[in-house]
Amino acid sequence: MGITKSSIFTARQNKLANMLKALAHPARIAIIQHLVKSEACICGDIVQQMGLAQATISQHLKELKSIGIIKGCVEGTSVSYCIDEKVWLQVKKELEAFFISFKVKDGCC
Amino acid sequence: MGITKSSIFTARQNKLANMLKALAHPARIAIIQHLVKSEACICGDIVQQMGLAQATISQHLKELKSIGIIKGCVEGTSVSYCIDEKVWLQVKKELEAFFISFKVKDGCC
DNA sequence: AATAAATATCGTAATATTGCGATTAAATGG
DNA sequence: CCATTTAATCGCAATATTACGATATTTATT
Repeated sequence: MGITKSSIFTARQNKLANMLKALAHPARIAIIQHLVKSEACICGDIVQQMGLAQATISQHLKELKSIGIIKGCVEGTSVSYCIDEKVWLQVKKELEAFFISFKVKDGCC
Repeated sequence: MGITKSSIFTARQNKLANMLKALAHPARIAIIQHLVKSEACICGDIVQQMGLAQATISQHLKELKSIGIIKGCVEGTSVSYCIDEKVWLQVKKELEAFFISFKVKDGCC
């Protein structure tokens, strides 16, 4: 079907999955890495740095914005993007909580 | 197109994106949470716990196995699944490295 | 107001994902 | 060997994602 049965999962599970999905593309990883390095940078710079069309980058930026991990503000005719520190820390915390949960066990094989 | 242009990204970026993608589904999050709680558990139990068909769960298990974060071994006519500790720690480490990279800055707005 | 520059959105094509019924494969028990 | 149980795989339908050209929108400049 291609449609995820969100209703049978907890809000937490859906939220975590959504966060991960927003990050789960090499272009979006690259965009974030770029924003992490620079204080802030305008959309056009990102388009130039990566070998993808402007429309494609714009779409990836939109997906990152959808979970709030980046934000953009208009600066003349350009848009300046940066990491949203608050959301960044939230995502980090959620993932830490997820990964901290596993205590080493005997396992199965 | 629906096809990711992996060739224009670094191996690291592609690898991280792949890891995240494998985890980026509520059913797969739920499966992992279940395996984290139990020492090991058989496929049938997972199917019962979740409201998804056996074929669907089997497919999700396959995707988790594809990044190695879980492993399964045959036990009679059943298959017992568990977290692969080594890969778990690797994934954890990769994500930590990614999230540690951001130092708080002025940002853009 | 008209033009230019930068970005967002639309529309579309190609491919991927999700989910499930049906079937197949593997292992055990009789 | 045959039946049973369990899980993997196949095939399909519905939907989602990725990518991009074309167009629209927004802001600044003249």
